[in-house]
Amino acid sequence: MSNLDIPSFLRHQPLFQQLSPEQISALVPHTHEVRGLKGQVIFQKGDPCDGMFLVVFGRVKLALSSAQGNEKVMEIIQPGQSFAEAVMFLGRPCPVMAQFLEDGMLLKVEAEGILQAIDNDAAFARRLLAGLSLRLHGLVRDVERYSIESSLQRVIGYLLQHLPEEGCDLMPQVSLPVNKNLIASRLNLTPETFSRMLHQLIEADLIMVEGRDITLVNVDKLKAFGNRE
Amino acid sequence: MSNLDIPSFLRHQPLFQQLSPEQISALVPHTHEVRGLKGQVIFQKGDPCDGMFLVVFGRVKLALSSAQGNEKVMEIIQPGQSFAEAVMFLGRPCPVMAQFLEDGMLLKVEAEGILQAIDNDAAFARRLLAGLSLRLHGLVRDVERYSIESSLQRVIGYLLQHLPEEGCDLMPQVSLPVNKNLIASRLNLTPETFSRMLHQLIEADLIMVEGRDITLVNVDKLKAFGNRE
DNA sequence: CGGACGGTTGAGTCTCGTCAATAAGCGTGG
DNA sequence: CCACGCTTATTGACGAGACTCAACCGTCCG
Repeated sequence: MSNLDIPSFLRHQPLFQQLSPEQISALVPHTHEVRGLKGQVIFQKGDPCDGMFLVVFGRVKLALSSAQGNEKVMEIIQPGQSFAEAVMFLGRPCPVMAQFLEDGMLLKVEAEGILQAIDNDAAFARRLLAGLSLRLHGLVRDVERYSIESSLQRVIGYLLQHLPEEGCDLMPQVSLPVNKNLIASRLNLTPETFSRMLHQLIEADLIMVEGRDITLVNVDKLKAFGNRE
Repeated sequence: MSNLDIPSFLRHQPLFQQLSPEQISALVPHTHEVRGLKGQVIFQKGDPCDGMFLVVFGRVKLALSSAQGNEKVMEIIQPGQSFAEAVMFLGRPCPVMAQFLEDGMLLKVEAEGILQAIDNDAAFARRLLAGLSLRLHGLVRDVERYSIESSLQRVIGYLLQHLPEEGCDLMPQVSLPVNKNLIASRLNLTPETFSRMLHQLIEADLIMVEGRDITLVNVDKLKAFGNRE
């Protein structure tokens, strides 16, 4: 199990990459590795949380769970992304739980280090603000989805949002990053409904599905399909 | 129509109150009044937006609208609160629309002024970050409500969240800040469903309703009611 | 008075979740 | 190699929760 070069990892994060070497060094004492196995819980809903996390490798899910025990995935965090910044600033209990989806490793940067970096570098503060703003927009989008879109529209929306870069590709393909149960939960659907919606799109000749690979046969028709069906 | 003393208003906002007089003065040239009548739209979903807004008086709603034309209230902004900070940092189109609920007045602070204040005062940046974090938590809470709570639970949750300060009051009263249609939309319910849920709580002797004033007869039972019914 | 608005109530409908059965994929171990 | 258990995915039958549509009522206001 190799040790990570923390300064060089931090330097390559979008959030930190414009900090001076001294500022990075100042961050290091507030940073430590967190390793975990698949399924391991990083923090529970309600836990206090005094730092933010950067994913080095492995994926992490953020989820809510209801009193009835069922669970809803809020976000799937990929390597290179971060989470829990907002909790850190408030010193409040976490509103969600975080769990490793596979064996992985995180860096935890304690609030003190971040606050210090804010004081030393206004540009850092701006990036942090931009990052939070982006997350906020994502949540607004989620609220929009859950409140005014049908399940079919949510599935279509997901597919369109996860198109590969070159938008003008003729028959673009989307690969689900995790299993369908998780995607369904992320879209606030049961696995059954998700399966049925995909099937509906298949029957309309709009997509083709092979395991986790979904080919969009006709992007324009797909965009239009949700609106009147 | 009296003119507002902008510096003194800014100084009394939580966000700005710890800025020095010089910093406040620096903000003033980037600030201007926005007055509007009831129903007037401040910005539409999709509009560019290069500043944040402070509500001086009058209330404002933030809402989404679907392709089918129906509209969903995301937030009701009271005097003293602010909105659109997050859009400002991203320079993206607004994800929601904003509209006066009654005749009112806002202050718009342009992005440039805010960015400048961030550069001059790290504590300001921190407050801004805390403000955004708070909003983020609110949205997480909303997602939770919309995705795993039933309509009855959402109504109960709303009532409990809007209790007056003294928590130990025997029969606390909640006054709806706006009409029931808007509250229903905020809770992602139709007015009909909202009415029915209230009625259900009345029949269970948990609340009493008189117009917009709702008396919580038994807070503890109310908390428990959503879970098994 | 007439109309607009806000709110309530009833009847019918539909979307989506629940429950159950089945199948396919996969690693393990005999 | 196959049997097995486990997870993942699909499909069908059914039911419940919430929306839609419509009628109705009270109040406010011109």
